[in-house]
Amino acid sequence: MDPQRAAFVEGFALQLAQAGMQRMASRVFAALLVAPSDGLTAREIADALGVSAASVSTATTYLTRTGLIERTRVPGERVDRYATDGTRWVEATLVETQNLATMNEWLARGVDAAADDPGAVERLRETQDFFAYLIDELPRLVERWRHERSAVSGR
Amino acid sequence: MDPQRAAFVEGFALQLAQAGMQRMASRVFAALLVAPSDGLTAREIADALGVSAASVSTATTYLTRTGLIERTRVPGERVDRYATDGTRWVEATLVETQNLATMNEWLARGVDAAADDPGAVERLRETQDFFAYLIDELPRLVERWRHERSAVSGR
DNA sequence: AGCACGTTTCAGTAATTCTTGAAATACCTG
DNA sequence: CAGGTATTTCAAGAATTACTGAAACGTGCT
Repeated sequence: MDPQRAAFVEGFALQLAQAGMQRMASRVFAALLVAPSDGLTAREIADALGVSAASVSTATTYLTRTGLIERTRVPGERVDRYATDGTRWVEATLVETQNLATMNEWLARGVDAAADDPGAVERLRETQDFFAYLIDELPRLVERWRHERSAVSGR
Repeated sequence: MDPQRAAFVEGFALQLAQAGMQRMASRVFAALLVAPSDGLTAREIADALGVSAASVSTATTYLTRTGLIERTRVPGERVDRYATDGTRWVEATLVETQNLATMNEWLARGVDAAADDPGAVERLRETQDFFAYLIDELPRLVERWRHERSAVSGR
């Protein structure tokens, strides 16, 4: 991998890692972002990053599961290719509302736990309302982006 | 801390930790969510969670810096009180767009690095566009929530 | 100013998470 | 179906991160 690409991969991956993604997964994802559109094989990723095949396997499994990358195998080929496109990335953002929903379930329990404390109850309910709002609006926001984008690109 | 509150704190904190927040900070924040409105002292937090004062100090520093909690000291008091309210939480969400902006700077470098690859360039630009869209729209979304909320509560 | 109490810093330890080599498994080709 | 290659699993070591006790530092009261 050329130096410029490598610099991007490390920098972008660091950002992702700080945002909570596993480090290796971050690097693999970043590498795929600057890769040719037909993607990279596990071996190519391992070589580019200088890590083991095992690490790549773990990372690709995680990234595939969360929908950030896609695994494809051309029939009659012996290797998987991993790739990411803008759409996948966006869909993954959508999936995130599942986390918000889980949090809201916990907040409901918090309301019960703090039932004796009006101030706490109000605060928790406010937070619940905000999360509910996000769960509702975020998919809408993404949908709107898709719409605008398709209008521009004509796709 | 009563068992119900404790259960909430552990469960909610786990969610936050999985979303990328430091574990201790997550627990402290969760504890403050179900605390009385005037907040808790560092000692109270430490006792409630069964952790050291040092850990609480580190966590409160982090949470204060990121805007998720507020430190107050009543004049003539000798102790700080830490508290969180719905508004702070929302403002912290706004701040997050800083991370998106940083990512977009990296993506710009990625475009340069992959200039020889039309497919990669398109993919990176698409991601950039999406981030730019979010940077633009997220604050708007939060603003809209504030507006709706104030209309309902009359505050 | 001195005291008492609360908070922060720091360096060592503990715990967790990451990474890997090696073995096991799956899969395509001939 | 045998051979070869790619991928996954797993256990162990490495690296990172989290947590704490102790000491230093601040701050308000008397």
